[in-house]
Amino acid sequence: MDKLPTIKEIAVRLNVSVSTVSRALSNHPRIGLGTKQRVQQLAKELGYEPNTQAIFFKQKKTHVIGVIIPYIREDFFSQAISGIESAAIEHEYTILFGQSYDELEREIKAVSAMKKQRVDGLIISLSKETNKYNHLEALKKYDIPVVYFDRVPTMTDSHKVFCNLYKGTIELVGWLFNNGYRNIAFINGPDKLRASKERLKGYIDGVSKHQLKVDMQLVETTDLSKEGTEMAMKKLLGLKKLPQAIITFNDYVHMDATQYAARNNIAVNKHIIFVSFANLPITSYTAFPPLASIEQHPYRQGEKAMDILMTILKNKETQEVLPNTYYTEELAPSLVAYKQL
Amino acid sequence: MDKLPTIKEIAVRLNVSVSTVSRALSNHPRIGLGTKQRVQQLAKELGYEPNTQAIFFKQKKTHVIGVIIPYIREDFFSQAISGIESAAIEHEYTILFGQSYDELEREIKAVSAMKKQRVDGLIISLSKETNKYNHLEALKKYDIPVVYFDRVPTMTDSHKVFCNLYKGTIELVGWLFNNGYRNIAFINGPDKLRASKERLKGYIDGVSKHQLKVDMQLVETTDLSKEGTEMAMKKLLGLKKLPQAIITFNDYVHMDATQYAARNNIAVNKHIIFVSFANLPITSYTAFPPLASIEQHPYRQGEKAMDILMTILKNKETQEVLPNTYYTEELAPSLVAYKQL
DNA sequence: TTGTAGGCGTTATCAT
DNA sequence: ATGATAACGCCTACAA
Repeated sequence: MDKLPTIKEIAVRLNVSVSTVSRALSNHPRIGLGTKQRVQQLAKELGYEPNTQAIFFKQKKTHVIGVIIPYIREDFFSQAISGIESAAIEHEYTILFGQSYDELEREIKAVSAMKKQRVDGLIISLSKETNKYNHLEALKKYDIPVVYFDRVPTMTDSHKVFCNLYKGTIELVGWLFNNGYRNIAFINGPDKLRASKERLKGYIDGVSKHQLKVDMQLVETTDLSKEGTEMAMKKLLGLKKLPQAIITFNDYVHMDATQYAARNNIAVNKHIIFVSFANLPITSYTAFPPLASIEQHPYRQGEKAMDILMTILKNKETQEVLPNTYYTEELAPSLVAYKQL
Repeated sequence: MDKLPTIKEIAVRLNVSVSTVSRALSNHPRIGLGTKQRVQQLAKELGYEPNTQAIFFKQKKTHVIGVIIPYIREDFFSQAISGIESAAIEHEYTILFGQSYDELEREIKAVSAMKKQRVDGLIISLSKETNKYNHLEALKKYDIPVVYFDRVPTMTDSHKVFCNLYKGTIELVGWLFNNGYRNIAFINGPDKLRASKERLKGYIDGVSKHQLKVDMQLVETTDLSKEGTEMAMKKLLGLKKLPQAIITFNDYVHMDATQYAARNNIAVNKHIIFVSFANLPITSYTAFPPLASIEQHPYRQGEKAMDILMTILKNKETQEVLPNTYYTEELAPSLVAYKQL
């Protein structure tokens, strides 16, 4: 296993200086045609390839960006990372991968690892536990820009991409109303989640638009566990006036909810119809697919986040003093109706 | 944005040499207690952190390993990468991520990117198209070891981890026989796939064990598309003697097959029972879950692959001449029965 | 057109 | 106990 050829090696063999070799290889203008050819010739023979690590080290760049997400097993995030990857490849960037498993501690460790590796930038979707941002602020010292997506922080001085679920929920409610449904129930996620707050606000405003007052008896929450969802369903099914439609927090909740309903002799999607927020690719194969979904465009969120990051990095290169600009990209969610009602 | 403190900076401030600082920081034995403390004190004050990039560059190491998989959206692979990650973290390694999307060309590009980044090692599950290995052989020149998992190459001179589906299929067939099923059909994947060959051999040997001859009319293949699977099902359902059980290549095929069966008025899992090879996490939510599955342990495959890679890297460090050893880890698949029959 | 030298941040090998 | 220096691979002013 002999070591890899370096410009130095080539220089020695050709009795020229390393700088000559360097220049010949990079097609520097002022270089003798003869030497240039001899150098390039030998380089090819030896199978020379520049040591990018050395170059990056010198340039203080790595051409690597870090990506930290809660769970890669969630289809939403695997799509997002694919979007990031596709944009990254275009810019000749590679992705350093890390999961937080929705734990702050793991997130901190992942961020630290990225820092150690001196990534040129970081794209992250925050863990559910993340309530402070020291670990991310620390990156500023290293001049590592951070772009958040989907699970974005509350701070305004940050770059972010997300899907506005407030609007999405309003749209979903509107769609139900337009199709004649009135008594619309809602199983929301945990109160403290930003995603829950957005949806709730959307639900309330959406319903308010169409009827005088919102009946909060129709709003339940689940901790996202099967049991939590079943408890919510139990309450809803116990109401004097059964809901005509149920909006669930996401597809997982949807599945537990419909399963429970079916067990309790509800004709799912006939007696009560179910709609959801899309995060599962294969709902069409499930026993009770939702009749409509709000698509949150994870792939595009990923792409967009990477694009923003690249813009930031480009700005840095060109020394353009960034005037404390913070990029925010708000993607419009889109309603997908699986069936005409 | 002032630049980060370096040992040089500390040296200047303290009027000592860089080597002294370096030693003080690394707790070198022969160093004055006073200076050591002063150095460490100032380092803390300045928030000094060693530049790992510089260290890695010098050591010709990156503490990064590359991982290339076909599709992260497939649950199998997202589990595998999680296994790899967990083992990697223990060894203070980070993961450079890439997908091949089952295309050779993309795989080549991904490998090239990993090479450029000088990963310390590579873990890869091959694309379906991969029939030559130049791009991977090329890594030898860079002394980058490769460990394959799940989709492993035919060459014997390679490190690999996989699940022996030959045995798994035999087990599955045996389980069906033990439960009284005789007429067992099989919808296999594309012939050229190693995974298909293994399963087929297992099917044949499994059936042979229990009855005199194998009826090849019961064996169909699908290109894994919905249409392909439906064509296979059509043939099986058209047989004079309907099969009592159908083994499908994987959960996706299973879903298409059962959906088709249901549409054609077959009482799924009663009239004909269906079993499969597990690669979907949520089959329990599907309309027609398989009654049994062969679990292929993606997480453990990932962990194991990383373990092997670490062993190789450790060996390299200790200069132990590796005696052309190739690590092979064959995990036993396990049968999971979802229902007592 | 080409060579020399310095530097990126760190460690290791000599000296002192 | 500490300092000077070289080296990792490459690039780039500056010099010739």
